[in-house]
Amino acid sequence: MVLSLGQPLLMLVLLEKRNIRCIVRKESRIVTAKKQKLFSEIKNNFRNAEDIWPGHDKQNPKSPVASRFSMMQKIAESLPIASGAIYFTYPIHNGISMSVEETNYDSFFFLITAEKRLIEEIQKNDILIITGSGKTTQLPQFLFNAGFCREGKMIGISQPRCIAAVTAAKKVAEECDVQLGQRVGYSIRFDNTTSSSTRLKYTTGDLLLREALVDPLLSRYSVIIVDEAHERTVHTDVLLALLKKVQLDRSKAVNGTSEIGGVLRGCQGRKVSPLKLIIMSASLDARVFCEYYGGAKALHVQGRQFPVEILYTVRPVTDYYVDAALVVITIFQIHLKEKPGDILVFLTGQDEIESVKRLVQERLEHLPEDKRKLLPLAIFSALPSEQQRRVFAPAPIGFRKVVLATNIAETSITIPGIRYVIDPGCVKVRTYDPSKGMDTLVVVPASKAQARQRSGRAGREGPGKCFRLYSEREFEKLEDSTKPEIKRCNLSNVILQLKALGYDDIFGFDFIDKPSRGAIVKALEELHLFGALTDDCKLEKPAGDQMARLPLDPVYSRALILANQFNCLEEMLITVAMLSVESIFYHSRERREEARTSRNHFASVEGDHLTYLSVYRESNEFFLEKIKAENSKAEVDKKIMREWCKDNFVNSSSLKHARHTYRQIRRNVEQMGFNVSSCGNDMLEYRRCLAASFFLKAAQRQMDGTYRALESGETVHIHPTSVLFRSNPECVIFNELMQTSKKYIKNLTRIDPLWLAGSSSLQNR
DNA sequence: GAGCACTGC
Repeated sequence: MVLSLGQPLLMLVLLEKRNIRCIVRKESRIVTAKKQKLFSEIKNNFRNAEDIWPGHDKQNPKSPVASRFSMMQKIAESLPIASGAIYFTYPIHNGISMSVEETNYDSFFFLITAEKRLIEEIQKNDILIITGSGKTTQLPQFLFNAGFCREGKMIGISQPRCIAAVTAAKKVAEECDVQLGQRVGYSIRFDNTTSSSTRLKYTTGDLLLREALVDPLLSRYSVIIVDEAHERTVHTDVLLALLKKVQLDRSKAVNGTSEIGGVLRGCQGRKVSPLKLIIMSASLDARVFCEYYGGAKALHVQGRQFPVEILYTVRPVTDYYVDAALVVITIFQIHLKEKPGDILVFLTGQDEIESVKRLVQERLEHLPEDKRKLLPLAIFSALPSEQQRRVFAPAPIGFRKVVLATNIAETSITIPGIRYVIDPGCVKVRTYDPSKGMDTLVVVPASKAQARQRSGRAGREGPGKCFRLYSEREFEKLEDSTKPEIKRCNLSNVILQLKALGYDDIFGFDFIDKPSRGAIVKALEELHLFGALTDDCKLEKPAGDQMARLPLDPVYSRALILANQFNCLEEMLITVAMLSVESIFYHSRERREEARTSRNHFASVEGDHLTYLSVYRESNEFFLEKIKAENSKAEVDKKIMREWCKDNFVNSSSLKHARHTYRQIRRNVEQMGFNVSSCGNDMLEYRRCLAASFFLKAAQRQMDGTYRALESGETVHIHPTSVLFRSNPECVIFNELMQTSKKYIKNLTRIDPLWLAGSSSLQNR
């Protein structure tokens, strides 16, 4: 019997003959469910692969079918799986240098793995570092199949971003053919799809940390996988340290050597078993993690990536700034000379994106009609989501897209169709100066790791090209990787979390990269002033605990506690919810004036906090009225909300996020036993409360019209986004001090300087 | 006279 069989399926059969387990991914266009069924029939019924390819003539090795067949066989035999290597291939022609034309595997990919060996390594080692990429969805399934979820235990997979947790969980549920929320689920801030039967749980690092506040031994998990550890976000760094300790405590508990109490409290009577820890990192260099975990074993996994040709400029770059002219020249060089495929350009911010976009449009007008088929699109996080969505749509037929993006396209989002990347080598980074209590936002050269990540974006769908707008020598001079976030941020939140987890000795805490002593001291001082820590730096009960449990910056948590005393908790909940989202008022440059007029409708002469309050309240009243009048359903509500936002130049996704936040923190404070009361129209009381809450961040007008920040003595300016920009109040409190082109204060409210003396005495208990 | 990289709870 002879069956008709495509080459990929034949390859699977050949590999299965070598006892290599093949996993066929469902989303492949070629491998339909029908073919999968066919494949399993073949596996079970045929001994010789030769029997299943029609036209195969064993006697005539020169026949085209025979030569292809023998090529396939050679490939199958040459994959180095017998040697014990763990091997992922995507798609197959990439791993084994065969041309696309020859194989027709373009949209087909599968995963070949020595699953058994991987599981063996995990059973042997309590900590395993896995480098490379492309295993976020597979590894948890292997672990499940190997019995790591027995006795109701879970496998936790931590991701740095919500979107990654959600997409991975959905994909795995589909691959396992289970409903999301059953065996596989995800849990993120405003969305939890897990149930009591969930065994593979995808979540974000910070949520897992919060779980440890309730269950310090994380006793529900048998394995925890920390994905994308190379990104070194604050949350992963803290999580990695915490897990190290949890693992030690759990093995002590198992061996009966642990002191009862301490970190063991709250393990909720569950039987404690050892914890397996898997750190996954895309960087080639696993040394940092191996050393941190006392010489842990590292395995490398081949990622699924097409080759990307890297091109450098010959011209030496004198300074690190983005040369817009050079960017535009490169865009047109690609557009006019290269094969079809969209272009992705990494720029540093909205301003730069808008000016490059304008330059591209101008230049297009000077080209002949048939060369004008280039579509410039912008994407950055503050851009409203309707406009963000445009970059994901394919370009009209015959057109080439050029996507002008910030770092958002480096990791957070993947744009389909990209074959060319332009990397000017710059990035805007935020760093915190603890001595001044000030953030700076400046453009600096990107790191090598970042440059590699960027170029990788050209090879997701086929071989690509990356144009680096600097020379190879300059690339060599770049830092290997970006400085871990924990070394350049305000630590008060991290330290409060650690204190709440029971770690009192912050200076002796086992960070992978230790923040500076000054940064730690500053955070401890702040927490002490906020009433979260006692004089000897222990967690203040109950305030410190309450603040640690609120999903807010400690300064905002403190504001809620004070507002409870000032009887304006309702107002402060709204304020804090609005302050925790970015860019409530976003507008394109073209409609700036219109938007400003609209904002004046909400603007309060007292400042930004009251302005936010009225935006929130007006939107709320509008929704309530509409919903009452139309008795509408949730779908309609969304539409009403979007329309209101559009009419009022408010960013609807920001407002939505603020509303979610409000509901969550309201629930939180109610659980803390607070009674949510409103000060009604007594805005004086509310402003006094703002002054008491943010007394550390006050600024006073000077003779020359500039302001002096009272804490650091810095000369500062009112940010143009503030409603107080054109007025010049004598004294204000603010929420943010940030240096860009100038030292700016943002989110301000006018106060009476006399209130400050009163507020600090409030703090001096 | 003039502006805000990106996440996360």
